Amino acid sequence: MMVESATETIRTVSSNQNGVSSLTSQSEGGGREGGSNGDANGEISPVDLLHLQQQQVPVSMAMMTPQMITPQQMQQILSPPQLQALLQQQQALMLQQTLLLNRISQHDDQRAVYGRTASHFEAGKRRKINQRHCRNIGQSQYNNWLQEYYKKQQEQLHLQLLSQQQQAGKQAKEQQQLGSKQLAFQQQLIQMQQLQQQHIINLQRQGLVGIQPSQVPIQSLQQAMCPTDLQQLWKDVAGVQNADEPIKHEGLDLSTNSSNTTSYTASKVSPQIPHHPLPNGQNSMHTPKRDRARLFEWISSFTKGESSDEHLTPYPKGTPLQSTHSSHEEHTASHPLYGHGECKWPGCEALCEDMGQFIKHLNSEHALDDRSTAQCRVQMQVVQQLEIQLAKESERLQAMMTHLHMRPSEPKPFNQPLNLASSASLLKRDSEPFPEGLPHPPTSAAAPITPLRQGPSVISSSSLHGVGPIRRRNSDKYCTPIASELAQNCEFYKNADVRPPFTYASLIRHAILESPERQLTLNEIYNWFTRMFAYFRRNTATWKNAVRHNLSLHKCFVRVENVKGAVWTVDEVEYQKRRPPKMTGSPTLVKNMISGLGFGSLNASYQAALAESSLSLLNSPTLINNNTGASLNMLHIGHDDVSSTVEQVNSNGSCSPGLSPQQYGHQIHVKEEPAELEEDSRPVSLIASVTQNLSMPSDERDMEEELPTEELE
DNA sequence: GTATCGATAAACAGTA
DNA sequence: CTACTGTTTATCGATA
Repeated sequence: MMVESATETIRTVSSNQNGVSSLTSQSEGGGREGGSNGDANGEISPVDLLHLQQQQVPVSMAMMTPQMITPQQMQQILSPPQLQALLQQQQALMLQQTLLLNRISQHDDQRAVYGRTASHFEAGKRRKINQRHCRNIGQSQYNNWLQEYYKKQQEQLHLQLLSQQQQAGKQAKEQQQLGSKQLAFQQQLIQMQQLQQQHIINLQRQGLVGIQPSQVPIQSLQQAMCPTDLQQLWKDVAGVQNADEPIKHEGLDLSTNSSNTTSYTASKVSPQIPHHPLPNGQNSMHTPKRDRARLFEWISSFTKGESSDEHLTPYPKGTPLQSTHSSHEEHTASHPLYGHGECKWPGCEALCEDMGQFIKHLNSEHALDDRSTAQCRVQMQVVQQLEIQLAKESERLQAMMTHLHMRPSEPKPFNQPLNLASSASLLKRDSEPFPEGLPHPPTSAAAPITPLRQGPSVISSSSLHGVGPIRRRNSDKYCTPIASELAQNCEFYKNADVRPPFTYASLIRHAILESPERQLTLNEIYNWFTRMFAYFRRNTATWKNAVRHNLSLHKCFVRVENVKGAVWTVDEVEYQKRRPPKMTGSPTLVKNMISGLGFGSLNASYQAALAESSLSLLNSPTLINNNTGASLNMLHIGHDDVSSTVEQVNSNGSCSPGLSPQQYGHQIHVKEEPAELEEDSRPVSLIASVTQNLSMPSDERDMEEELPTEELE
């Protein structure tokens, strides 16, 4: 009954929307009589459907199962917290479905070919139905209803597909068209699968996360972790599934179902989830223990029957468990699974007085057994889903930023797909000729774990300040390594009309050093600016003037007469000398500067990596040149770019284009910057003290620098 | 209050 | 003559 109504709703709306199409006429010819026989070709008149549409309540009531109970009954059954939680969960579910269906509606162009489904109307209808339905029935009943609804709808679609196939056999001339219809229906089947799966995943996650309490419909959960062959699954409606089916298929689905639909939907529900259920999460406190215990009891119930479960999960079996297990043995003061005197193992919340007791509890209660394995798998699924969600949210954020900041009239010749931001950044980081990207902000520390990045770190840190004139010196205030910043937020700056929080000099230098030849013409610098920053695609006169001004003013930019014209190069030493903080000999100042430059916030791994890179640089004989020591000298005085040290060393020591400007040798004009640093005021770092022994003495370098460079010609 | 820095504007010269 | 490139000066606001 309810499925029929829903199907009829879909069809009616479909016909209303798309008007007359060949398919519609076919189906209408098959069963215009009404909703009573709305199976394969069942069709009701638009008038009837309009009637149904206008009468939401009857429809929703009609779609209720016989298990329908009144709100009063619900209140009697459920406690107020449970009711509230149920309401939240239902809202999350509705939001999820709404958004998913909205997304499905984006395929209208495809559906328009066969003009049948019109899922966005269906979405609206179902949304209303769900809303009303959720007010009246309990969670488990609602889920049962939803299961039934999905099942019936799926059957409807299959029947329609079959009927179309039959029709296709009769009407050979429409074979091609029907093929597309079949494809479309299959697509809708997949969407249904995704919808249902997402629903269940959400339920599962909620059960784990503990936002929502009770009534986690284990049976529906089990059912709805639907395999790819939903048709078969839905045939045994309430039957007990094969024990390992749910996880297996869930794993498969999750591994393969990186499609936008699933993750998109998952992301939409995320606001309902305060935190992802990572081990150190605090959100489990909202979950009644017994409910999660039920869930995990169920999980363990089907995992116990498994003899070998490697095939059940796309993950390497041992890795997460072993890592988790090894973490048990970390008798450290803090444990990710221990907090606030509670065991943070999902579904546990056992009270532990101290770490020792917790460790004991961990080893006894959460040892490597089937139950823990299953829980860990579920957790992995949750994490993976969240990662997908994170990717989608990041993508959406980028799209939003692009939309808000990009001028539609402006050409976006370099507008790349937004979802490439993270991968592009990573690739860029990997492929950078110099390790500029080494200093990652803490947000990117998880990059090895997940290839997905959060949105531009600038949004939360420096970039918002960058909106507007570059009045700030990112050296002292922002401490943002331009290279890593650009590497990470490359796409963001390309698309968002946000002023980068870097000085012109920094940008120019970066542009030049980024070029393969370490030299750029003025026009190429212009192009780099416009290519890399949407902000510099307007007010060209202003910023171009500023670029020229900076090129001329700063001594670090050296103009070299080339065969094909004049190019600009970077004298890294001069660049580093440009703004020397007066911090010589003051440990406090040095410390502050280091921390201000971002070293203070670096994690140990990054510091180790940095140290390693520095050591490797020191050990590299090609890097021992006159610039190495000086540049390493600047480890503490690099103003806007922590990585500039390493970067510069590598740039000068890597290949022939890294020649110092003097070696270009045509017409090099030495500039005299007004605020020239006294040579003896240059701070000497520990590393520099080492490198100075290996490289040309800084005094010699300085003396050479003071010589007229034209003599080198 | 002062010095410094960076951005911006503008004048000017040279060149294609 | 125009546009572009490059240099220089001046001013302003922010910051230390």
